[in-house]
Amino acid sequence: MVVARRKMTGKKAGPKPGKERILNAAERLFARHGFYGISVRDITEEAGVDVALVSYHFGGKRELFTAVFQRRAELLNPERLAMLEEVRRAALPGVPALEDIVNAFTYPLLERSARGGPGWKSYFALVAQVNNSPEWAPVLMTQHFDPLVEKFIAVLREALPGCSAREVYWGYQFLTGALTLTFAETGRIDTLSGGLCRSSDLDSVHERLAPYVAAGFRALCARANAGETIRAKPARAAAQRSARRR
Amino acid sequence: MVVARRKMTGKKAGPKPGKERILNAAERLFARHGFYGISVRDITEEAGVDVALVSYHFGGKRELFTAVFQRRAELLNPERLAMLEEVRRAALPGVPALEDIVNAFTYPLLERSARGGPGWKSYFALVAQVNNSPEWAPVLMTQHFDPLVEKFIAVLREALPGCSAREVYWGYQFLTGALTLTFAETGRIDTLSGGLCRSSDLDSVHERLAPYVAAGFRALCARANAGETIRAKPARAAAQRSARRR
DNA sequence: GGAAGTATTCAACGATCGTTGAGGAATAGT
DNA sequence: ACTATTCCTCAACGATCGTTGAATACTTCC
Repeated sequence: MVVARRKMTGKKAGPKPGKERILNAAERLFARHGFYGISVRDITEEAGVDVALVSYHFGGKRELFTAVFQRRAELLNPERLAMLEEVRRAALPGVPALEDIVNAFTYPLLERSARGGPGWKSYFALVAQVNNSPEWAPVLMTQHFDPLVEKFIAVLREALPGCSAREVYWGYQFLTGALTLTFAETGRIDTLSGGLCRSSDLDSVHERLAPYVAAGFRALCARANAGETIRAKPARAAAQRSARRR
Repeated sequence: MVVARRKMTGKKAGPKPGKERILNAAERLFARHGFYGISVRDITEEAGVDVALVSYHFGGKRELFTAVFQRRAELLNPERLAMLEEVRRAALPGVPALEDIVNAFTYPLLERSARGGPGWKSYFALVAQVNNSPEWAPVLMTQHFDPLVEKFIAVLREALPGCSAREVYWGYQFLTGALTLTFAETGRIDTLSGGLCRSSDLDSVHERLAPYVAAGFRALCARANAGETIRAKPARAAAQRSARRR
């Protein structure tokens, strides 16, 4: 009997080795229900392998989770870095436009989530949940994405001369928030807009996110610089009135 | 012996009735570790009450979760709606500024998260996780916040005459993403900025979010209207340049 | 002060959790 | 052909999960 390398156990089987099948199943299920919302049996059943294989291949459930998270991060970050460098080089001897920097940050992600297959889509939904989790973000996001983010922020600062670092960091935080909610694809904007917008329409997001964020950055810098020259309003006033024209 | 209304069982006890103690404990723990990451025993131990009280008061763990979610939503939304109406009325016979609309949307939330006590802080961290969860957002967010959001979007459309509804919806999505990531307070911007910015500094967010988002809205409308009159390539150029790589 | 109703305790249920160890099957090296 | 190694199956462990029913304590009402 040389007919099949893998023994058929009645469950759905595939050509890939068990380790990768587990990673794919875990990716899909963790993205939907989170780390604690999925059992290792859920994963191994979907993957069509035995329960014990999770401990064998990864050491445990927690290690599987981090393996899922870093698998595609390692593929992603070199490309994003290369795109940043290219944008930077193309603008020499000047500095790149804000839109192009933001685009280099978001495009490799949006493109893969849109057309990279269901695995990539699940992955970014997982990143969205991790990024908004006080439990996981400080470990996973910081570890796998912060080195890259620092490089992007450095270039953003070049493109925003005379703008304080604080404004750039806050502007980046707003960018990440908008981006990760997009990745979550909860379908909320679909019902809200009555079908006019679709969460899965990442091309629409790609067209709009860069101009939106770039304009936001410029507004932050303008506000900060204006408040620096004329120290009229202590910025507390805006909270209290909150009404009336600008 | 009339010394104490509540029988002391050795655990930490408080003056409040058990139902509210459970809600507060659940709020804090769910916000940190999510629905599945916390057991009812974790909650009742922190609350200092018996395990069975969760089923008795709420019917089950799931119902407790939704009760936690909607408790403060009911307090929040009337105030936000009132603030929206006030902004609208103060601008008559014109339309309110974008900054003021965004402020009415975010201020009641940011203010309570900053100075409303630890309960409110936990609550918004919970909302942040729910909003980015494909499992929970379609049920909880839609149910408790969408009626209010529709009213805000209607006013936003008034303040953006000549802007298509699609642009307003996408702009709102980016706003919500930035806002919810702020509520998560994962501390990521703290380490990223080397302590220059702090996740817990919601006053800084409050100063910056409205100008950022308002500028983003205007950029979206300008882009859409420009693309309508001259069907040129400006938004495509960035994507095309990106596609050349790989 | 007794009855009614609400709030809480206690012990325990079956189900599911993540992990483990012993062993079988396929593969590669020599 | 024998051995070593890798990959996987099977059965089972103790722990923890959410929930429940019966019994107890407290409050309220008459």
